Amino acid sequence: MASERSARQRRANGEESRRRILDATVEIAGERGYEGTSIKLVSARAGLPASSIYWHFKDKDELIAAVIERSFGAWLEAMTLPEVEPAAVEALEPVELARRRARTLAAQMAKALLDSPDFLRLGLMLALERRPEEPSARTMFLQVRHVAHERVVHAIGELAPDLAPTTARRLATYALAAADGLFIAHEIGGDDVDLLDLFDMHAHALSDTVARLREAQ
Amino acid sequence: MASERSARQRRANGEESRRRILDATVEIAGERGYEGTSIKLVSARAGLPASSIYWHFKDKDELIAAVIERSFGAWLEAMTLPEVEPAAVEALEPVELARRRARTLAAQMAKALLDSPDFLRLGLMLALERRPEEPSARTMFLQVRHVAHERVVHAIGELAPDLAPTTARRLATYALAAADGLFIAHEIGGDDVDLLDLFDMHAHALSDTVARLREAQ
DNA sequence: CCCTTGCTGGAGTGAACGCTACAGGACATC
DNA sequence: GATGTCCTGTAGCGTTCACTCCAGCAAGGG
Repeated sequence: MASERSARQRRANGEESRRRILDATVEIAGERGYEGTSIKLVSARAGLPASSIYWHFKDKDELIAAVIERSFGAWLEAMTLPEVEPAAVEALEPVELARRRARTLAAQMAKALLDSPDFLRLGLMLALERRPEEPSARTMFLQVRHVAHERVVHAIGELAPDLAPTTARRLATYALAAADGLFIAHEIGGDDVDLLDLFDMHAHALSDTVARLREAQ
Repeated sequence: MASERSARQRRANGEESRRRILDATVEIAGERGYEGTSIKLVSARAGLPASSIYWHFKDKDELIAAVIERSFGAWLEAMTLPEVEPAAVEALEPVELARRRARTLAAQMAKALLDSPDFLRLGLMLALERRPEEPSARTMFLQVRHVAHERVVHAIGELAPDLAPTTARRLATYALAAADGLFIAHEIGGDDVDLLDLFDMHAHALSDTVARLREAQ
């Protein structure tokens, strides 16, 4: 490129800087975890000095918590059961319709994970850590996860209303946990692991499990 | 306690010290990840000076890799399909027998995880990290995981010999990934999450999936 | 035109980091 | 009891860490 990004920005721009810092942080923290995220690295990738980071955020703890907070909404949105066209409702048996909706939801989640894996990668690293003084980012991620769990419980209640509430909760725990595992498998295996295929298999497995649990009760 | 652990050990004892260092490291690294594991912390928990650590291990990288290496065997052992009493072989249909064996294997894995969670917790943290210079511990864990994956493929081949090889591989990936996820769910949720129950549900889900895949092909 | 506000730039703090150097104690072998 | 090996204990190396201080600059409002 001939035109260097002109000299320096011509006016102080806090909002833009804050965004750049958070972008840099989510990348680095998603690659190296909490301890591995150094202010110097973030500052270098954001193209801003350390003092700017400390102007926007109280300390490292708050910085990483802010990263989780920012992705909160987008992440939960992917966990919402999508509506279905009325034609399908009429054409299919309820059980078959539920399976189809579960598969759609699974595909939606898989795509969200492929799209921005940094958030969950960081979240899971934080969740696995057990240091004496818990980082606020970990607390925050666990809260997000709790809300996600409630959402899955709700989705199961909608797709399989005849399931006992405690059974639905167990199934939701299983569903969410397996999704985490599939994500990790894809992180490890790269493109050798077909995340969409695995999530589809997962949706089927859950539907099969509902059928089995239904018979059992 | 009146009797202080007497003064200091009376003879140099390398093997014992090495074990103490590795014990301390697996605990700390399992709690705080790679970067969070400082030599000073390990030295304090092992009750030995830093120089002893560096006498036994070349550097931090080798130390953490040694932790993974030591747990290698025990971990793979838990992933071995247990034999089954001949009486059961005769009494049950093949499909029902396969389900029972899968449940036994799942219970065995769940118990191994409850028994010593540090290894997998550390391994998963390492696996999620993506720093430019990969720690040898990560490479080593991925190798262990690869062997584990092969074992699951083999177990599926034994329990469901009619499944196409590629299908068996996909299923093995799914099985192992979900197991990781369930472990994490238990790490997060503590005793609110019944790991044995979830693994049993997983064994059923896999058996159901085999049935479905069998029909599909 | 000055003054406040919002943000950047650079220099630097003490503490913690991984790691090393080296003297010396405990034991085995002779 | 001398000698060599194994391991411990102390001190400290250079580097990086999170974080601070403060001068200075571009806008907006008076």
